Amino acid sequence: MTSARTIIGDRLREARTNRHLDQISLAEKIGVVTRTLQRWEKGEQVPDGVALTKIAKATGVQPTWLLTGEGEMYPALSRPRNVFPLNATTKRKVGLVDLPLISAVPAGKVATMFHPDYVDTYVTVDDVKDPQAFALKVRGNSMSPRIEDGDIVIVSPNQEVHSGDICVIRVSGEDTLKRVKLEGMYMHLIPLNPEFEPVTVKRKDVDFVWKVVKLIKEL
Amino acid sequence: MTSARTIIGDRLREARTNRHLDQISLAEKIGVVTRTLQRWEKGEQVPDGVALTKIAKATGVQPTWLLTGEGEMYPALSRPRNVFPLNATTKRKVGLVDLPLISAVPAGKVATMFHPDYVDTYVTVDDVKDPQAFALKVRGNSMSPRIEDGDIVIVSPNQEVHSGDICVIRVSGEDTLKRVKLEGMYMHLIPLNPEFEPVTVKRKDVDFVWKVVKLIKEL
DNA sequence: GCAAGATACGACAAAATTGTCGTCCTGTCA
DNA sequence: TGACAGGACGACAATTTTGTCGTATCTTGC
Repeated sequence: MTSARTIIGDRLREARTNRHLDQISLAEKIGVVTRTLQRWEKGEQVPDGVALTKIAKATGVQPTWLLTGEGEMYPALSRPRNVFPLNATTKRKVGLVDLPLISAVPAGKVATMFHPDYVDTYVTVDDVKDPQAFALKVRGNSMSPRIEDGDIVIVSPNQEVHSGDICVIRVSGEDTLKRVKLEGMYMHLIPLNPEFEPVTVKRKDVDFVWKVVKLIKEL
Repeated sequence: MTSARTIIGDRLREARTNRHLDQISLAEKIGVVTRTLQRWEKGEQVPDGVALTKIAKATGVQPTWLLTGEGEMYPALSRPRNVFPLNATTKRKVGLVDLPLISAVPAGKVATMFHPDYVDTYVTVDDVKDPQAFALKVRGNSMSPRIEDGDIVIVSPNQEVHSGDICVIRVSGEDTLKRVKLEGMYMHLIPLNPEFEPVTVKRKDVDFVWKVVKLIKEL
């Protein structure tokens, strides 16, 4: 457009920070450089329709909200209200972050994970540094008794994985939660539950291995 | 954006034609030239966020739908389905058009009239040539018995007004439906209902005079 | 047929956006 | 204290979008 400064930028920033994405990650998802994202957030320049669509997809917000500020920020599902709400600065001091709780690791690309279809709600935790971290609800009993169906694990996909770590693994289309043991070109997936047998897979067949850094049990 | 051709253009065109706007009118509302609008509709180029917001406002569609094709095209209120739906070409041949039914002439600028807030539904009529035409539900009884409360009039704002025409008139903030009689710098507003008195106003005090070309009574 | 209205589109210049590169600043953490 | 991540921003070139102008096509009404 010729001129007309808007506040789309403020909402864009809000959408990004809500997803715990830094400028680099979001810019990559959208396919622009960070400098461009900065100019959008500052309101110096205006993204076009294609970029806006990608922003909405990557952050999970509604295009209508992004453009106009009207309507729901997120479709259908809404963020739970904190009983004692803390502002962002306070949380930073205390070390708290809100992580999206994914109901299931989606079958498709990892990039689609934060699509609101998969986001149930948010979990507030402390001491998680990875900006890509998220929460996941556990299904199945292969890790009981320590980790049981319905528990919530915090996944930190940017952490390096070592033998002995408990991880979320996707191998040949299946997602599982196991203790991993690395051995050359093989990876052993070891359930904690003795009723289940360990499995050995080739490392090259593994789509991803994400380290679990925290476990939350609702009692 | 760098590339990525989209089909935003198709939806843009649909949004425009649904409102019976030609490229010139919509381009003016948005503040661009028609050539630009053509390139958007063709998908040759992509409007930016500011333009998209204006498009959504001018056509009354939801930005989310415009950008992604998902969600409702129009908020809340939806178009009634034809029992025997006709496609656009067929309607053209038969001379039918769908006109937005405005529940009330809004207080503000005329440009805001097709905002979905004011659009109840659509009325299919024949033989209306004015692309700016729309339908209006009548309030009040000053024109009874011929035109009564609840009737629908088809307004053709681009038609020239002559003495004796029945028109929708806005004068000093009030909208009325009357037979007009032009006399020099004055305009007489004559109710059909003899219980009401004619009013005379100065033509320069009149905000608009729109000719009523059709009357629909629901029985 | 002819004129008018609406749409379509090529070509070129003007304007806006984006990429690239470099620098700077501010917290955090070891 | 130094190193580093994340963010901010200026400058200039590359790219994309927009405005402007001219022309062409198609339909409709007279």
